[in-house]
Amino acid sequence: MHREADYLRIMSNFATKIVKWYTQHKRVLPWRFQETEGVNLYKTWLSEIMLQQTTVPTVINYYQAFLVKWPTVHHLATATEEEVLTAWQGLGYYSRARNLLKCARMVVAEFNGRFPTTEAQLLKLPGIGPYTAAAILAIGNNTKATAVDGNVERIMARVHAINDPIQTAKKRLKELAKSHVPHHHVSEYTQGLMDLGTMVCTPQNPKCDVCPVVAHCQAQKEGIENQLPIRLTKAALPEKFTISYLSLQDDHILVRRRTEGNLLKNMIELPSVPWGTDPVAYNVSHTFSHFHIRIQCEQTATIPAEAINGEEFWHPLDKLHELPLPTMTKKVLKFGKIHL
DNA sequence: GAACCGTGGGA
DNA sequence: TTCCCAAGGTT
Repeated sequence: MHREADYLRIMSNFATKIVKWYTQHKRVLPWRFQETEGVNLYKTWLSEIMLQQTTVPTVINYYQAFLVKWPTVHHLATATEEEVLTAWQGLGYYSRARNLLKCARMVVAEFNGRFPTTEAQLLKLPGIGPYTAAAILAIGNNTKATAVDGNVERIMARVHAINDPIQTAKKRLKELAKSHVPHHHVSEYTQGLMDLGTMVCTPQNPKCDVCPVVAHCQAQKEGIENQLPIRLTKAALPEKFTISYLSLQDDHILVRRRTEGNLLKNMIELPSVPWGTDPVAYNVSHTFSHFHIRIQCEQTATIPAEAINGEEFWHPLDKLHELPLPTMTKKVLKFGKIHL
């Protein structure tokens, strides 16, 4: 009986096919190093933070702009949160930007500007969780680690025909992912899985006809690849309502910083009444991760007291671009025909 | 463990 | 328009 040996050979084949496919179809991305560049965990870290829940096309411009502005972790550590949030505006999930700065300062203060190279140390840094810690080591340092993101979960669920909802199967999916990680070419393998998930093993209508590991895929064998992974359907997003006031005076605009709570924390908005459930006749609409905000934008010189919270300040109209403006605020400004 | 935390693109 | 979803982490 050679069952164990066969198992190892099959697992090895899987990784070998992923690495081969990756090298043949490798996309040029700004955070993918050339052979001559060497290891730069700052760049790997920056790209991985930006790529959390965010697509490659969206990230590319932000990534390059950040590197121009802050070429090293030492440069970034000297930035202000205001500067980092402004550079991050439009990317979303702004706690990433706030943690990015905290992390840069910790790496400089505690590690002399060199990112640690163990998962345990990386996990202690703000904004770095299980996926990112493993990804930094695997992709950036070619260290054997198991980076499990949505792509990897989907690929494992299909290859092994996991019928349980993805939320309840996470532990099993991570074990399966770990069993496939090769001892060599870990970086290429890890990036290859990401690319496979993005370009071939897509959420809908996976392109099994061009998949390098279709021979390993149990879901494809059973013809259920398009039904996996199982996702629980979520309820429709609730609505919240507010009235925002656009007030101009002497080429200045009245704005305010959001200091309460974590939503758009330390970002800029217009003076507004507290967000509630009473519908308004809205002219601007925006969707956050867990609710819609419907905004009635009014252009006025007199703002009701309930729309003022003490964080307001007048700001020059021609310097709005220096403020960290979330998309919600930009939509309201656009409605008021105020261009940045 | 479940809720919170953005945004833009594609179907 | 609406819904889905993407290289997750924190609380």
